[in-house]
Amino acid sequence: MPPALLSRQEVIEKLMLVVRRAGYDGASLAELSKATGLGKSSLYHHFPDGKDDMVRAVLEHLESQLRESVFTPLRAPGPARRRVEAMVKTIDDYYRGGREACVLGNLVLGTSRTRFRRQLQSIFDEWIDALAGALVDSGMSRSVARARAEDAVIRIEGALVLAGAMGDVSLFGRALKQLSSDLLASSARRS
Amino acid sequence: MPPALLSRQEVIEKLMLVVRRAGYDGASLAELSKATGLGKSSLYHHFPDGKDDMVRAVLEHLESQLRESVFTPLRAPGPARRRVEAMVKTIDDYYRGGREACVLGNLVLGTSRTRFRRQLQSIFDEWIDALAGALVDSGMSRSVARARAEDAVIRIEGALVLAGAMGDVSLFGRALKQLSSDLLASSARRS
DNA sequence: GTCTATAATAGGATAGAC
DNA sequence: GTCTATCCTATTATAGAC
Repeated sequence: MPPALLSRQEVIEKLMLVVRRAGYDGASLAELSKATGLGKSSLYHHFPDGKDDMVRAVLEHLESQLRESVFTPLRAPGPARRRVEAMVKTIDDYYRGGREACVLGNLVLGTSRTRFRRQLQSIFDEWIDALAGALVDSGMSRSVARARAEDAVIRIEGALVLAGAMGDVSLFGRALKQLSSDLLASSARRS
Repeated sequence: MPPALLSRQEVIEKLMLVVRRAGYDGASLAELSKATGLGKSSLYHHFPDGKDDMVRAVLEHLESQLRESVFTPLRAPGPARRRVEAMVKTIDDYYRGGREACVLGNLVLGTSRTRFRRQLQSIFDEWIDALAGALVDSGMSRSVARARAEDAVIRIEGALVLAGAMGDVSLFGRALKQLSSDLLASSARRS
């Protein structure tokens, strides 16, 4: 889309907005077309396999976005506590305090459950791994860190589901706050 | 569907199986028809508003199922620990150790995000309320109990998303085990 | 209450001009 | 690279016979 229009990245970001709201099954070509400002034929020019290609591109884009804004900062030097808090803040912003649904969650549900598994696995794996690394840096054993990291991602996804179901914004904020404190809690048991 | 066929409840249970696998957007009338053994016209006879009516019925049915197998047992007399453990067991069975998706989660995602909000709210509210009640019985303050109950439901939904994404059955079992122990942990902080 | 048949529409996908 | 036009199939929904 070179002349005077959106760059590929910009197109993919528009596609992502639709996917995160409607999921794979609910995202129609008509809507994807409207969101990007490209005709259906143009979309097929860039994504020959149709919706599947588009969603794959969305996931690739999301992965590099997350790598830049979440995974890499989690692995950077500095106090582990600050890294974890930065992650929570980034997540809160990205999902606008729970008002927006999760691209990943939306692709796990519905008929696309297994269709993008490789990419979904890879993203969740890297997320858990990066977070566990930060927790290890804070002095935790590798196994505790891993369990807590997994639990954290679970709670983020779950909180997005519940916040969406309840239409309750405060719930997401509360869950993230709790998460933040639990993640770095000394060692015994969390409230 | 009286003569020699499925009862209304049985029909609704068949519908629920489709909805829990495909969600609202991914569940076609053709598939719902096949799953119930009823022609499309028959489905419209029983559910004049089409898919919306069917899903509403599914949620009503699920609510009374949950009331019977989860909420009421949570409120029954007896040791709180046993009640909570029974809930976890029931959930584990229902989702076949994380192999099955969640009806509720599936209806929160996709384009049906707000369409069934009242019913979804009501179910989640009652769940959290019943669980918090059991925790209060175990000696917790009302506010701690409420927070833990909310967190528990969040973790169950999140674990179902992650288990689905990863195709990893062990993850769900681990999450439930952790949940079970965290829910009733003394008072300080959880591992 | 169930079926067959059919309508009406939306969805995914392609051809070919520019 | 984009568009208009078109095709085909799936999908929702209804009519009317039994």
